[in-house]
Amino acid sequence: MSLRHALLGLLADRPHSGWQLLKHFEGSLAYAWPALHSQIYPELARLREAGLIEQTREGPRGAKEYSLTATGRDEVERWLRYTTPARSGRDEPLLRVFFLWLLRPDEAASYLDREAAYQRELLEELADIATSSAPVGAKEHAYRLALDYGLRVTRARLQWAEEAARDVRARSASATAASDAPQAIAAADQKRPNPPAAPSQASETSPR
Amino acid sequence: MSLRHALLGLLADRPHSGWQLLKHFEGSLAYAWPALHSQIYPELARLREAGLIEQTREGPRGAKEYSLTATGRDEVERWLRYTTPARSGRDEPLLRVFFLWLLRPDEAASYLDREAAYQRELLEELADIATSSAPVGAKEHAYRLALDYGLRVTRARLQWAEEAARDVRARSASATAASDAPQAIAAADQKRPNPPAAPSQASETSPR
DNA sequence: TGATGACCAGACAACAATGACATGTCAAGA
DNA sequence: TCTTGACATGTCATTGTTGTCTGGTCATCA
Repeated sequence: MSLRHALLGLLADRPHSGWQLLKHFEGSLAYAWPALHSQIYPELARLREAGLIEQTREGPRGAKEYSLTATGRDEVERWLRYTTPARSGRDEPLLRVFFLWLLRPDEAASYLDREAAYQRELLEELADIATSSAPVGAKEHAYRLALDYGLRVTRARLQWAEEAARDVRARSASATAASDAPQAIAAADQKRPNPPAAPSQASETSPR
Repeated sequence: MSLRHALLGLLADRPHSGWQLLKHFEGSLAYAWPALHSQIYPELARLREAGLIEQTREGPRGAKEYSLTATGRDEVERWLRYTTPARSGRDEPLLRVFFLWLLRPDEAASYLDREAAYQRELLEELADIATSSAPVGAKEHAYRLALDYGLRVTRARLQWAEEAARDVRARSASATAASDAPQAIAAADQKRPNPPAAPSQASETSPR
């Protein structure tokens, strides 16, 4: 469970209230491990019961300030030193690529365009952050490393999407030139060429 | 729910038994959306009840062959055309980077070395797949795009990890040169410099 | 004074994912 | 004949995650 250790890691820096911790998860940590308050509060309670953290103060609005205990500190370090990170490899945009052949080439290309647009926006967002912060201590340096990671991976994804869109369009064009049929490379059975009506701006899954 | 649509997407190609579908999730799809049989079988039952798929044949060992219905086909296409992919952004290796400052620089650098080693291995694995397959139809082309994505992103991660490790070591060296203290850039409080004993080869989270 | 909005903490229902348990078929080779 | 291993399908308990609902505090501003 990574949320547990993320919480401990944040508390290793300095004491935080649940709400302050939440803000971290809405900020920079959202890129690495998003979490809602409905997950954070119960987890803090469990952490407390396990003796890894303790409530050190009571703030203004019933805010509870938690600090790391010695056991908690040991646990974060143990986590970082001796355990291997899990790689879920769960990537919905990539999953869709496997099924892009179900669409007409122009539709597939436009999916890739949208993907490129998203990565472009994200890249700008990260670049903005990069210009506004300067590393001084070890903590800031770690944040900078994380940011660099985001920058590099996002650039890679963007370049891929742009190239993939070009590629799909090129294939489509050459196939059209080679045969009579207008869209011969799409799905094997072309019995249902007209798409069903688009539902009113469905997103179904969180956009962003 | 992406598993649902991944299943429909696979069945859009040709009929499959639950077992055959499982094999896809253990193969190429594992990079994009891993799933266990304990998730797949119940989902197939739900899909069937919803009329998106139907059982078309009974195979040798009680194997059930499912095919996509017209409704199911509409649903995959709707998914691909009109919905936006979710970006969970859940990345444990990255999460750890945020807390690397809790370790001594040499420990942090060795974490990054391990990360680089992993990406290097993955890169080789993907490169192997790339040499052994050749795109012909639209489906193979889509697979090739997915592979390209993996190649690019993995290379980006590898380069990042290598550079980050160098960076951490460089910082550590320059800091040591500038001051008397041997490891001055590590955690703010150096009260507990000796790490707790390593538990017997703990992995805690799935390695690989 | 009253309303708004940010701050703060929690409960709860619904669903997704994991890992273990359980059961059985069939082919190949010892 | 027996054993092994791949094929094949399911259930179940537990845990993780999401989204929603509830309830309260405190400062600011109209």
